[in-house]
Amino acid sequence: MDNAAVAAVFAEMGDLLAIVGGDAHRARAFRNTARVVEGLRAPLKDMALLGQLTSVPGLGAGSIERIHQILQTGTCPEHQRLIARLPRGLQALLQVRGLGPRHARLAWEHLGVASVEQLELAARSGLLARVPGIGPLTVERVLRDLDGRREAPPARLLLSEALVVGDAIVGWMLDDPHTIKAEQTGSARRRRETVGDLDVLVASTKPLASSARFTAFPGIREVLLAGDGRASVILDSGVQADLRLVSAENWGAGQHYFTGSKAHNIAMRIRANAHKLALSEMGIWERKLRGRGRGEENRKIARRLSPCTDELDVFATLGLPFIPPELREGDGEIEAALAGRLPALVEDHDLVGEPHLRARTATDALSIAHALHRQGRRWAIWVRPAIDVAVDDARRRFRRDARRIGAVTGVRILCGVEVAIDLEGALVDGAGVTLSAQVLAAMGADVDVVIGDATLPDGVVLDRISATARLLSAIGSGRLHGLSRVRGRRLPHRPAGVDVDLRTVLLACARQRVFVEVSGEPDRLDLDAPGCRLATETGALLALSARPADDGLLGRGRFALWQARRGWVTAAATLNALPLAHLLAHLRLPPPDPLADDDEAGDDDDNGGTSDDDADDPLFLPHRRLELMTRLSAFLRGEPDPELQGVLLKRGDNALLSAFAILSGLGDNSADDSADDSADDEG
DNA sequence: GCCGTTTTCGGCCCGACTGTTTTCAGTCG
Repeated sequence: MDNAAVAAVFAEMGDLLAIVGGDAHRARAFRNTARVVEGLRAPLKDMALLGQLTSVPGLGAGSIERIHQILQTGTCPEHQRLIARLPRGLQALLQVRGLGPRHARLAWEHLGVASVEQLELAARSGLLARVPGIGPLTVERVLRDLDGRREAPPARLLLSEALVVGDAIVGWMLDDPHTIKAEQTGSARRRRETVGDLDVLVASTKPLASSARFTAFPGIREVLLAGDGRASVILDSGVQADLRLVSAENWGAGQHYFTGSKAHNIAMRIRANAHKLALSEMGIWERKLRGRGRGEENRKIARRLSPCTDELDVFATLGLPFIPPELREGDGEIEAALAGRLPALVEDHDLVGEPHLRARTATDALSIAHALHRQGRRWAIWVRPAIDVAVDDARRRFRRDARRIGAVTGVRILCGVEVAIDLEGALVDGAGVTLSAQVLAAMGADVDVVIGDATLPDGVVLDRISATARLLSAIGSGRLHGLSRVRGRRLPHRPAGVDVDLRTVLLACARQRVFVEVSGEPDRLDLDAPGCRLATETGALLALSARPADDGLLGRGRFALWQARRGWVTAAATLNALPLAHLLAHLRLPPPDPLADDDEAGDDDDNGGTSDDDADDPLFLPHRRLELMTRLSAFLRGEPDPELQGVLLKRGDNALLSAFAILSGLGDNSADDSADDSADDEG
């Protein structure tokens, strides 16, 4: 049994106990245990064997004993007792919105309802509404939820999608005169890779009017509730959106509360509690009364320590440093903050390189390199498929283009080649042909970086051991510098991806100095955040990759960055943060040599990119060649040069393209490396 | 069942909204 299966047993015990009406605290403790077990980063059976479970916060003697029983038999006596008392299908009723454990028990006791199908039957027949304690409005709500599921099953949005919709709602609220501030919070602010609900926080001068404004957002299927403190709606897409209203004075408290996660909030409130304080979205108050729903009463007699206008106030009042939203998962971040062990998370300004620039043509690579330069990147690995650079000539052109783009943009371009990995772990080209040692050696001599793409062919399933052995074999070949798409995940439907022994794979990567890519593609984000955290523990370097490509989505870099931050990654664990000299050393390449580019240029047997037509313009006279190169470079970097621009426009309608064509010596009409290869190649 | 700035007992996060049990409990985030 794996961790998830053990967690499921505890979750079921918690649900069934709640339905039975047992001790609510005990039920919550079981659910909490399920959450703790699910969040463990090592296999439970290993930890049990090594006696490591006693040191896990949240696991007591009772849970540990049950874990041993469940690992051996798949169940435990308490679990057996509960499923003997209640039909197991009852647990599924809790998934119905508006139906909690109490109503589930009533439906079962009075009508024998034990499944969602039976619940629907009871609701439609009118029987459910006659159960004491269940009214017609509850029945209506249950039916609405069931109908809604049929129309559009509950969807999880990709983070990229959630940010777009969230921005639209925030914009809609900011257009309202009563809005002082508005921001998307919740799991989108924590940069979770997928988002279930959209959460928007608004500071308002007139809460009820703001609530009405929110429920008038275009594209709402259903309004669940609308008060002066909050409102909830279901969008046409089936996604729920929640509005939370606070005063401007309580902005920071509201921001902290509504960013979550739930587990983090509970841990923070328990900490407040220990200091005789009550933390909520109303700020931090002295705690005078105990019991459920006493907050308002409490606030009448208690003293407010801080309204928490800024989120920092929340942490400071509880004696904590600021905890970045990406870390707020209730996964040890508060303990780490208290111990001063909070990691200095990698930031955008730490990143000086882009490890995976994808472009088929030099023109595309050039424009991407410019954009990277504007983002502060000083090196990039231009990665091309093995099949594109299979022949020697192609690799020479590749290298030459890379050097020229580097000279023009100020971004050092390393030549990378991407190879696939077959089922046995051998390196193959895109067509599945094994790359012989000879070919790999020739390739290795010509390109700087070889990256193995771990993606499995569609439909192929490997067991954990085979999948791990496959990657270890590829890493052990000594030919790889990097490994990408380790898990082959696809979001939102296959978040787990291939089952591999990630710790072993990452340890091998650390030993062989193979960096591991974190892809910024919003539907991959491979490695996942726990994988990133494991990488920092094993010492494997992570390459945060925007994979800027023909579709030009440089912004994807932030997705990789966020993912790494969620994995507690520091700049020290990041390949992108290495200055060029350190990167070259890491890759065992010679140090940067500024003269190398000139030598290379001299080898070219062309005329410096000028054509016969150029003789018409004095700029193209041989003695002005250096000046021309300098001005072209500056122009390509974005500096205005009207005279040069006029000359360039005489050669074609795209001045930038012409400038690059001259600089790279590719001729008049095209910088596309496929068009002019024969004419241009090495004279 | 877990835990300790309340430490081997006694408490367990907080507040809003809603529905139905006319004073509070259930559900949710």
